[in-house]
Amino acid sequence: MDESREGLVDLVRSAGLRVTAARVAVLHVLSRHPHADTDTVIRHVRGELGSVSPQAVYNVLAAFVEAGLVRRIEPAGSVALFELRVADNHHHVVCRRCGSVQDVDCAVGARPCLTPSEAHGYVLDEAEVTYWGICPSCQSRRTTRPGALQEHR
Amino acid sequence: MDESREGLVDLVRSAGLRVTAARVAVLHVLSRHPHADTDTVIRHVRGELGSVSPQAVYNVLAAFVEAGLVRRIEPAGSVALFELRVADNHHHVVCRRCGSVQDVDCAVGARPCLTPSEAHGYVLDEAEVTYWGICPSCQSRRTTRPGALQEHR
DNA sequence: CTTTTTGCAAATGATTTGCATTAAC
DNA sequence: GTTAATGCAAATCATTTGCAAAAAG
Repeated sequence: MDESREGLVDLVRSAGLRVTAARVAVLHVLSRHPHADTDTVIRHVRGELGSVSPQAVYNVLAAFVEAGLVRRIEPAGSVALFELRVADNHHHVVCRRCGSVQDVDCAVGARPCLTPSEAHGYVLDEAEVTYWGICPSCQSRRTTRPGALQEHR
Repeated sequence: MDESREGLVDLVRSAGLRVTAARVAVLHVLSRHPHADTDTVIRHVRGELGSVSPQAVYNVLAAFVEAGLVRRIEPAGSVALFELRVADNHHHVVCRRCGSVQDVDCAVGARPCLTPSEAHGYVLDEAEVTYWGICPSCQSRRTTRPGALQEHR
């Protein structure tokens, strides 16, 4: 998962985007943090580059999403999470308590992998599946832990 | 779908909640607007009651969601949509352009209706499926219509 | 009467917008 | 040199919070 710098640079370039330090750093962060929210990305990019404005990160993420390099999901309500879009369309398991997210491979290869009984005339291109439940840590903990989101900061 | 006032009153009471004009009105609105966002609910409740504070509606919706009377979904990103929770676990088709939402019956009766190949130790209780595509209206329209959300206001 | 809801106002927090400066190509 | 990206500040927008007044049981 931890791609080389060069690979990341090529990835940016191949998307038709200019190569900037911020963009490479964001990709690098995402390659190591599967489901990072914006704040996580900002903090880690700062760790790599010294400083970045939140807006730069928002711009970068928006550009990546538009370019199809990154996928934006928001299972746990308010916060948006970002993941490097791998070709396979995988799904997610989300914890109702702490909001942690894990990938789940999709058994079906096709895209969309499921088709509804009645599509109401919509032309579909994707079936997004979110499995809701309680993660192992929260099972052993009885109370809700208020501010515990994402991949174990 | 358009339930009687009495039925709505009973519904509120059966959830162990006090019966207030705002609550009945919200249920009434939801029974006629399958996937209303908060703003839509507020506007329609105002139409019925003359005036309501946004906070009252937020309170009512939160109470209903907690009581299991109403389900909150947020497929199109930022705005939360509310629907009367029918016992069946149905899914949704969402338009990428205008954000319109339609219900899709779930073929499988069980809940969760799908099980992932690998649950990572999570104890699952629900599989939420969102089908993404382009709705009939947006198919015939070529450009994106910027502020056109939900059920055709 | 006691407890829950409402209403009003202010606060929060993620995300967006505008614009001058700087870096890519 | 052009064009696109960054940084900084201010703006937006849905939602939350706090607290007094009003309503439900």
